[in-house]
Amino acid sequence: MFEKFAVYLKEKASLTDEQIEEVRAVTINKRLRKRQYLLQEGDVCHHNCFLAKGCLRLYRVGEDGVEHILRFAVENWWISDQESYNNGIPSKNNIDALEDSELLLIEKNDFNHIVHNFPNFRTFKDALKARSFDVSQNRIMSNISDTAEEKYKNFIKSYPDISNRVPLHMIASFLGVSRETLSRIRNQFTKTH
Amino acid sequence: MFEKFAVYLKEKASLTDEQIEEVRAVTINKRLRKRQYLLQEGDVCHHNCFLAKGCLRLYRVGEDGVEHILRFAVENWWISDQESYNNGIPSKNNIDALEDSELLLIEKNDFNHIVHNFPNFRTFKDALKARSFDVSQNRIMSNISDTAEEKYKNFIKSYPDISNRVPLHMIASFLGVSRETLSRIRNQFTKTH
DNA sequence: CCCTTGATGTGATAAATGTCACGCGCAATT
DNA sequence: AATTGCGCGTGACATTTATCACATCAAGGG
Repeated sequence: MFEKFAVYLKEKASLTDEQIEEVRAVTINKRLRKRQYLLQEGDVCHHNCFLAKGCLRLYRVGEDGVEHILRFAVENWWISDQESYNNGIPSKNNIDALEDSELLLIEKNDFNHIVHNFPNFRTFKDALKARSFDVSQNRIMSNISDTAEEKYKNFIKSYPDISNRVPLHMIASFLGVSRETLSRIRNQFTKTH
Repeated sequence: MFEKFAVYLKEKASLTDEQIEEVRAVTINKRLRKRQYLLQEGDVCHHNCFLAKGCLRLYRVGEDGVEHILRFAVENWWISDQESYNNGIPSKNNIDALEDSELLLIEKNDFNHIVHNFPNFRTFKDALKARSFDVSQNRIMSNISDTAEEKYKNFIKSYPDISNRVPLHMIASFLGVSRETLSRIRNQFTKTH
């Protein structure tokens, strides 16, 4: 289970074999079954989580009880609740598994230690964060300027792997439109194209 | 003009007087008149810009010619086009002044130099980035889950300083609703409260 | 001091989207 | 084999929001 992570660290973050062994020493293996929580609202997020296999979602439950999905995660993605993790405060969000999943967790102190000691990992991590910020900005732009159809097209173009893996109503939740509307959009869309 | 920046660096980023002098040596003063561009679509963003005075907006022009405001900036905020800056690619966005403004620019190489040599500044910068990421995430959540009225209330609560400083139609653009709708929402809102 | 420009408000109407209700089909469970 | 839950589609209708058109008002430039 650690193997996938090792490959990732070597190829993406350019870690040496020795560094990878150090990472291994502080890595926690975790399996999640479908529907199982990784993090629940109110918990403090203490780990950086690397997803070796499976699919997760991070979502918030509104006051009306409706779930709003902030993001998905699939193989080779990291996931955590940044706001909770960084500030040590209770999370407003939930993370749970959409499929049986395999994760590798690194506790905050251990993670800081790695970042501090491995400049190459730090550089990699910073680049990742920067990219994920860019993604956020582009998503906001899409949110405020695109029609529902454009948002959907955008999504399946950007995340083809995710879009045929998670149920449509969750994509609707992610995009901020009702499942009915998205269903209609998609059908009209496939009819005419 | 540099003085405000010096105070900021001392108080917020805990820089020493010597460090501040080093920053001063690489800082470029820039004044913008209302409506003047700091960055234009297609340009590459080469600077980190600290806003000592005034108000700016970062926006993108859609294919239909409509302007969509991604963010505002006021005193003591940083602004740049991250995606362009980090990747050295032409910007998709424009930045211009909503008021006569005073800026302090630091060129990318100089900025990296500072980050590299001043660990306290690096820590500060990382914390800033982390917070701005959190803000983005919360904004996305608002985008996909709030009604237009909630978005507006949210905005004036989060940015009271901005909301009585920029024209309403720009707030509408920022929120992703038409100016007419926002005008109506605000009037109903003030009537009943 | 006039004239333009920009910002806002508002009515009328169209378009988009949400909500509610229901049915169908599939897959997992028992 | 029957049952249950889930995902999806779809019709009918309500609500929200956008669009278009026009009026008003204030600020600023010539």
